[in-house]
Amino acid sequence: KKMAKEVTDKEENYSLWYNNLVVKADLAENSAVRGCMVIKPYGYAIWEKMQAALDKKFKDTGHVNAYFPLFIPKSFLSKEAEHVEGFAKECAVVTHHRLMNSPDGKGVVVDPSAKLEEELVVRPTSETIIWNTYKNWITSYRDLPVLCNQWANVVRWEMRTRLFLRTAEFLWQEGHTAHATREEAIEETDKMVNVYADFAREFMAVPVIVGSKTASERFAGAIDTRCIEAMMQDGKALQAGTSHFLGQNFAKAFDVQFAGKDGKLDYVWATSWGVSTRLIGALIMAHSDNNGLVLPPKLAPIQVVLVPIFKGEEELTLMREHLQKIKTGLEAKGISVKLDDRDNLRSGFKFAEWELKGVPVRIAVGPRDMQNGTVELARRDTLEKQLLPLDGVVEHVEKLLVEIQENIYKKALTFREQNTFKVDTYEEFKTRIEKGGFFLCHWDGTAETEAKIKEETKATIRCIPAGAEPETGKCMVTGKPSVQRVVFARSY
RNA sequence: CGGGGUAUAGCGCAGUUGGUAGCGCGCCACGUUCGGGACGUGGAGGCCGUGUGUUCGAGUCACAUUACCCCGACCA
Repeated sequence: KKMAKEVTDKEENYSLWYNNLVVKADLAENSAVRGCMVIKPYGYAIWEKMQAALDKKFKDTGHVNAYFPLFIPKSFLSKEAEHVEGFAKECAVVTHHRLMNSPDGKGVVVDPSAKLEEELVVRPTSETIIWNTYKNWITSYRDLPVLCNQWANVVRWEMRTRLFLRTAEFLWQEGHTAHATREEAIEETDKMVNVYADFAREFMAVPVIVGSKTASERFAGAIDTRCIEAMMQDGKALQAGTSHFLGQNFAKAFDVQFAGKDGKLDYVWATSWGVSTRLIGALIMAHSDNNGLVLPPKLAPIQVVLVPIFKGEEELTLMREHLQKIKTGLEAKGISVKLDDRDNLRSGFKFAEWELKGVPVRIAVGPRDMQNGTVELARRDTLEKQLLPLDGVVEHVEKLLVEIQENIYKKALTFREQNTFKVDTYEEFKTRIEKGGFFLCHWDGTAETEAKIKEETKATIRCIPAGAEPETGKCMVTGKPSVQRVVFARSY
């Protein structure tokens, strides 16, 4: 009750959602390590569902999984100039490999004699070590393409961390591919950003805008960065995934050349792409309400919870048997079901608890239902309850899960549409950006104008949308000509 | 890294002019309850973030330090 009240009081404060809802909702808790998080089993189960769905999509598009080392020799990182510049400020570095008893007898200290000859960087991303490896894998056009993905953790020592959105350590997948031609690599970049967009829509029920980053927002070392951008319920944008066309930058830095059919040597063309546990943050911020999480059925660790209403052990025993049958029926359809038969909690408490955890469907059965052959069915997305005959409940739930998945997607899409505006003057932009939302505006294409807007409004160009209709216009700031609208927003 | 705040029981918090710690929730036991977060009685649980000072005496005062939160700066 207290949590719900606080959230209502400060509806737009997502930090509060994290601290008072998410943490309590058993998703994660702060660990002692700076900016890192413990992901509790319930939260990790969501990640596992995401992994399974993404991994299938990667396999379906011809990719394979591999694993590369956590530690990267410092010298590797400096081989690609832009790359090192982008990451240098946020690297954790291993300098020693041994501890010793402290001379003053208090605990242990780093043994100065165990200094590493070359420091090791804890990977902030794996391009360098992977391209150093690919050098030995690729000699001929017959070795191409190389289409690898790895599921891993990375470390970025950000100045400021935020639960799920920017933790010092996070889990992600990173795909790294090598191609014989520029066209093929660009096609791959495009293909994978669309895989992410499909995943967001189909599984997370989050609509996203696909587009390209401007030069100033690009990945360090990339020629082009494709991204998916999602709108959170406070109108802010969240970058949910990226796919980079790396050109021949890394191939040249790590000397990865192959012999073509004509016998001539050429550098390979590269891409990399990734999504992280930030997606869990996106999921929460896109759908949750003041009763807690709202999870899309396709990613919910528990899709249906069964709550008995009973008094006394005898009734509970009867109810258990009864509910177990329903559970078996649902499970036969591949639905994940939790039977909450705890005897020390009242049903009302359980209702609130499972709502907090975002379980899409709840079935409650009491003595009255036993007599009448009914069940009470409640859906998390609308909080509607309905009394149903027991017969056919499995089929009904099956349909309902699909409906909930669609409904929360539509809700998120409608919200985004209602908060997306075409704006043509800078004055109007400056006023309306305060209330959040996506703004489709004309921009003259210069970094100077982009920087000025960021400086004055805190809004950035989230992306230059792909496949948008060309529309000639004038930059809202400088009045210079523009050929299409770009997406401006404040972001996380 | 700059500004502000916090650190006392598993969680949320009190703790007055310095005098060796308390409340609510939760937990354990028993009983009454049970269709939207039940109640009674009893019980367990604390090096007051860490260090150094001041003092007869520090949760309380001073200094330092660490961690976390918020706002910036920074950023896949």
